[in-house]
Amino acid sequence: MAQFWKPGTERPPLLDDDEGGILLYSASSSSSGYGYVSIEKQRQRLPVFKYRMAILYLVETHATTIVVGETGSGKTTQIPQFLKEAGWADGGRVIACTQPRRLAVQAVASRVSEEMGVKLGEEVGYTIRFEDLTDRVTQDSTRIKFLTDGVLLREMMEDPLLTKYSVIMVDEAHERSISTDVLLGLLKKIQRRRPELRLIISSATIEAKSMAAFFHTSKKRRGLEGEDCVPKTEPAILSVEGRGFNVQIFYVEEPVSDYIQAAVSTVMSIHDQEPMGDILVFLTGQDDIDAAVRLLTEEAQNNRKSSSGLVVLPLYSGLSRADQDLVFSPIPRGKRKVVISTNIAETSLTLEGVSYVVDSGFSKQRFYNPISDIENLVVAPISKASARQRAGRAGRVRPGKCYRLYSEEYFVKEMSAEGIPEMQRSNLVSCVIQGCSGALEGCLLNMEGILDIRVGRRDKLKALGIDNILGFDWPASPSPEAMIRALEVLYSLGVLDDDAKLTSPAGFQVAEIPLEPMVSKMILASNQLGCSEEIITIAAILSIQSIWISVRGQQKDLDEAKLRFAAAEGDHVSFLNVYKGFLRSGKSPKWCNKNFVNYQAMRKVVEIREQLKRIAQRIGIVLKSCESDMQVVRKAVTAGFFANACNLEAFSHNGMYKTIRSSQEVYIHPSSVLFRVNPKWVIYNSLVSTDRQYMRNVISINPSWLIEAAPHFYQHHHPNSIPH
DNA sequence: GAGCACTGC
Repeated sequence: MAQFWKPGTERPPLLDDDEGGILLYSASSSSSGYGYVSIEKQRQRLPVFKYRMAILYLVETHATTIVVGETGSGKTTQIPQFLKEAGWADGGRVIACTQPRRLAVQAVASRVSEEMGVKLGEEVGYTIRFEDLTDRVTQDSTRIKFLTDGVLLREMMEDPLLTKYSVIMVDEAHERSISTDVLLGLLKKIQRRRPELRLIISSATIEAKSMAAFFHTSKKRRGLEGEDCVPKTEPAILSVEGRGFNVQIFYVEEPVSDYIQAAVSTVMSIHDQEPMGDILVFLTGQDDIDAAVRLLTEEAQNNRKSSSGLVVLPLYSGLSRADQDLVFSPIPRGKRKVVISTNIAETSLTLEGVSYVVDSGFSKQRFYNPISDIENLVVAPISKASARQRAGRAGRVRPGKCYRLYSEEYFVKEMSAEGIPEMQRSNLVSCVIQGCSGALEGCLLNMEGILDIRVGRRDKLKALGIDNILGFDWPASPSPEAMIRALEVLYSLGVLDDDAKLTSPAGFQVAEIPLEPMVSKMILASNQLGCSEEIITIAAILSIQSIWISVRGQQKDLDEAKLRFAAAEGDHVSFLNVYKGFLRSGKSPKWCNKNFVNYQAMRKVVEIREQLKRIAQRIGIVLKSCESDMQVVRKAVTAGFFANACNLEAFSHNGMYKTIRSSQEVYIHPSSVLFRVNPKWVIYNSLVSTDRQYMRNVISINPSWLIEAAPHFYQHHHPNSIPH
């Protein structure tokens, strides 16, 4: 066997582009693609293949192995197969491999089943939310299972030690999504109880050392370590080269003041001076992208000679499926494709054939302020890791070039190495209910104390033992304020008790429903109020992006169509009207088009609704319709979303509201049916932050319902804000 | 009368 690395011997080198601007370069890898070679030959050509023995050795002897591998190394598809071939799935055990995204789970599972020559859903299977393609009923024959990290977290509710798995591989750990981080924190705990469990953490170049430090438990089992069956606690690190090509990096000499304009001129000069090859431009959002597309199209018209060969395409998640697919479709010979994209092209979508990348150095990022309890989306500088990932997009099929619209000095001296993990930028309500409640078990916690902390008595914090909870060992610790906020909301929802344990039955029921806790609580309340049919429809609609078709230039028509469904009570009730209309039409695509309703979205709503119905029935919710009594529907919404209650300012001429809990200034979004109606008391589903805070999906309520729904929450903090 | 990076259970 070729290369073989043991701890203590010289380590294979990690590649880095900090100095030379060389990325992912692998001289030995063949560039001819797969061609007509047999599957076995293809497998052997992957860079990871020559590390087969090394990987198996490390997994055998170490509790945790960290595999640092670039795109195209083959680690995701091959390592689970190596493990299976080496016997890790014998005796009914299962090898798990997690991914952050659903699409990746499906794609990888299908590839691996093909390579192994087995039917997907039997020996090789996958699970994503609402979709389980594993064999657990007839034969329990699934040996390799791909799943999203969120699904694995959910499995821990049933089986906290994940006993059926012999090896768990956490892929793309460098992305540091909330669920990956929660999973890593909990897996570390599981390891203590299950020394036979093996973890493989797979990551791009960054952070291998800090990840290793995280998994290096200080408790050493002296005398046992290194003996049969007991693995070393110190994680092994193995590096596998990728299959990418050399990407040459260029920087601007002086900082640019307008990155949109700079991106446009860079595209033009690439087009003038460089050989054929597609261009991928990274900007921040829809506004930027539409502006850049417009500018480039104008250039193409004014300056025929140099830019006539450009096909300019926008790419962001808000585009319809058909518009997104355009970027994958072939273009006429002799033309050059320019894709102007958000971060969606950084990880979620891969465009083959890109030779040039233009990187603005910015992206939109979410930040959470636990004091105001508001999440903001702001344009912020990207990290070095992100910049590298973007550059790598130019070297997938041949050597490429990356033009960074910032200076080399800025990259070297000022750009942070990694982004802030999502866990430190988010509202933690969902996260706490999913993973943390298990981890928090056994910690003493007095919620009254927590509420006092908000009012300013921080000295109580230590005495109450909250340190235990806040000090839980995450790969990235969230701020105490954010954690307290989340616990406070869950306590008010009646989901956690004074000891931060799930309440019975409400807490367990809420945890069982795979939706945000506030939505789940709304569903529970609908059971008592006799409107579960309606509320489940609302929950399904709220869980997809939008039910409307948005076509640029037809905004007015859409607004008019919306009016046909508008209900005085608010958006939630209007959604019910759309759903009823859709059913009455016989789920007709034609009806949808006529009414500016997105047919695909409505089919998804129907599907999710069916799944939610099944889950609801399983946890004892009786399906019942309230017919036309919308008051109970509004009460159920209040029971889940009381924390988002707002009051219209008494003398406001411009529709200014203030949130009850933190007196934040907020406005009804113009897309809401209650825009300009301005009822005195409303509850919103979410906030959008731009120059103002806009409430999206708003429903009017009676303030007395708030105290009814959440006596602790409102009587404790705001005794005077609500008329009795 | 205005505008939503990207995921996930």
